[in-house]
Amino acid sequence: MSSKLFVSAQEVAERAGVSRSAVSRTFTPGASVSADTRRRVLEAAEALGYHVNHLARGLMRNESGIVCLIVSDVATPYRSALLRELTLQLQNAGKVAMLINTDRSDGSVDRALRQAIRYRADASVILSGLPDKSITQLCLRNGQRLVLINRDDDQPGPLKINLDDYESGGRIATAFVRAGCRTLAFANSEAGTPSLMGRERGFIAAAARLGIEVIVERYGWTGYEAGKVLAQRMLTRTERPDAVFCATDLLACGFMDAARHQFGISVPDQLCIAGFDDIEQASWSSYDLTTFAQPVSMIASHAVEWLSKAENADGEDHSVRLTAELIWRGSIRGG
Amino acid sequence: MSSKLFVSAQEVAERAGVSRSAVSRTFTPGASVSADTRRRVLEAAEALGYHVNHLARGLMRNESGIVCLIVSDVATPYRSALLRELTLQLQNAGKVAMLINTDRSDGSVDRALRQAIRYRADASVILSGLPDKSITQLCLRNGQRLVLINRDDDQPGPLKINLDDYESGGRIATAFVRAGCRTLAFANSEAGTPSLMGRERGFIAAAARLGIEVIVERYGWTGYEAGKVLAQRMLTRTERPDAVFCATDLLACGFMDAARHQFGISVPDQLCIAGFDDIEQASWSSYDLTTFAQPVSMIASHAVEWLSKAENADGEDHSVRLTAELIWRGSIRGG
DNA sequence: GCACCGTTTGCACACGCTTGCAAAGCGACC
DNA sequence: GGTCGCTTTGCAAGCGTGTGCAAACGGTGC
Repeated sequence: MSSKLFVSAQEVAERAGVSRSAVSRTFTPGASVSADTRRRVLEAAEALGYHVNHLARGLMRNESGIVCLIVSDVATPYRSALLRELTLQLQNAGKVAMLINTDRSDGSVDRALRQAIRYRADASVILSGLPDKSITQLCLRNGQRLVLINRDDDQPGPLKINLDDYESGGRIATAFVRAGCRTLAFANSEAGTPSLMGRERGFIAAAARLGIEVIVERYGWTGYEAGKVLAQRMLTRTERPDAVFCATDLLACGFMDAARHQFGISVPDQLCIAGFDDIEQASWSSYDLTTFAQPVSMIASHAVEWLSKAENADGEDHSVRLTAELIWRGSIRGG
Repeated sequence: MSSKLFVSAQEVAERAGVSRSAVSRTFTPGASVSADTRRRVLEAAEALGYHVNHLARGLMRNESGIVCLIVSDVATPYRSALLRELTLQLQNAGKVAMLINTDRSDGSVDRALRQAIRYRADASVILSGLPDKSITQLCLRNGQRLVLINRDDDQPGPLKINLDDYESGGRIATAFVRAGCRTLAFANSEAGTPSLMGRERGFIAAAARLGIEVIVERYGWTGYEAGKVLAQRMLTRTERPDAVFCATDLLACGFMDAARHQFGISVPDQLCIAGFDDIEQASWSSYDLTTFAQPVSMIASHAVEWLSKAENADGEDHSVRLTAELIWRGSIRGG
């Protein structure tokens, strides 16, 4: 639609007095070009403002350099931190990120993957939601790499990166008991994600081993407001908990704010709180929240390394388990 | 490199017993295909798992459907909120977002724009940094649309979306004075962005009209930690301010935390605080921060509308000024 | 001069798609 | 039946690039 079109390799070739192939080879690392023609081509390209057309290149090479990031709740602290790390490391690996937001409308992960196929993305990274088996099969059949982060799926083919949610739940339970807490609670959302449920189950199991039954509540979406509601529900019980593990830092922040400002409860003296994710706000002095840090950078590097690998070792089951690091702060007594 | 290639329109055509053009037309809205062939093509496509190759389509149409979002500090609350809105609205407009992260290494905005050109992006939206004039000219010459958000540049050609930073600064100054404050301060970062400086100048000017000289400090990058440092600097002065306007909510949160937890100052009784952006944390009850809401959704819709417009009215100067809405909360006395 | 070898270069085809153009099909009307 | 008009269809020419292949080149060693 533009009056002036982009400048093509042909024009550069004419100006440099060489063939079009020479231009192409100049911009293809490892191709055979003499130093002299290379220089002349580069000069002409610079003068004309030439840039290789990656659409055409991708068409030829059958490799676009595009990696699709499929994600909902982009504006959430944890998600955006992961997004940051992924884009950065992808760029370092010479790839470029295509961002597909799957907020609103369910089943849109499938739609997103279709979009990834249309743009012939070399790979897709799924940070949220779970795709239908048929569509992932379609992706894999077309040679598209797939990475599932914290999705805990059992489909063979994609790389699956997960955390030790269950064990983390256990660790925090013993930490609570060691801090002298006796009435343990778990605050969860209704999302029912495998990672969230893993934390819950691990926490309950470890408490059971210590002879403690855990109060569990689930409400709403995994955000600040839900944390407040959960606090209202749990702190008005006759047997009020003196320690609560929130499935997420956002929940924990909401819970803590409600406990302090609506119930006048002091943290950690009367109530110990722990969260998960280690979002930036967890370190803010208003919260000073003990939590588990997701190894965001390591997650990203595993993902990027896998999807840049030339060899597609089909058939094997690729799955990575990383451990979340317990960040000890002031929301639990006796650090 | 994959053993099996993607399925092409040719294969669909053969299976459906029609020509390749028929397949192409079936997937081109508004093209002339009979209902019968259309049905047969769709059936064959579904069976084979065919998806139009947007790289090839973009090559032909000279219109990729890709929009580049160039942004640093992706994990920041305000930026990620804007990102969320942009991706969502772009998708609704039938575009797809390519995310380029310009953290680390300066001048990378230019590199990002080059990347946008390589992928023949229809447009680029710049959320941070400022590109060199030569490179924006190159983009415009190639028919690539450009949107600058809060960059306050004077280059003709791109759409420039800005806020009434200066006026907002003025409004908050009078609000402080009306609340009985007498010693006004402005906490800024050293970034020196036009929007940040606009708020500062507007605040100072309005205070001057009321006969008040403003204490100004600038430090570091526009984040929580910088806010803490600024508090340390300002609250140890002999003439301690009783109202501070922070250029950003993140600064304000840090400032408030330091004021309360390190200096034992009560907000808003002894110190009124205001911020800018209305990030989610501003509404959290630990902060309850009076601030200006950026009209994120409107910013995004202006950007998307402009870059989907068919007509490229060259020569005209396109610039939009939006007003930030004052969100009145508890960090200023007497709301 | 000639055979040999390694490097550089150009030709031409392929990638998967869109689209102008003309031919074909189909009714309807005189 | 012939003419006109409209819709549908296939052909083929591109879009900008990568790359195999063979020819051209340039330098050795005899």
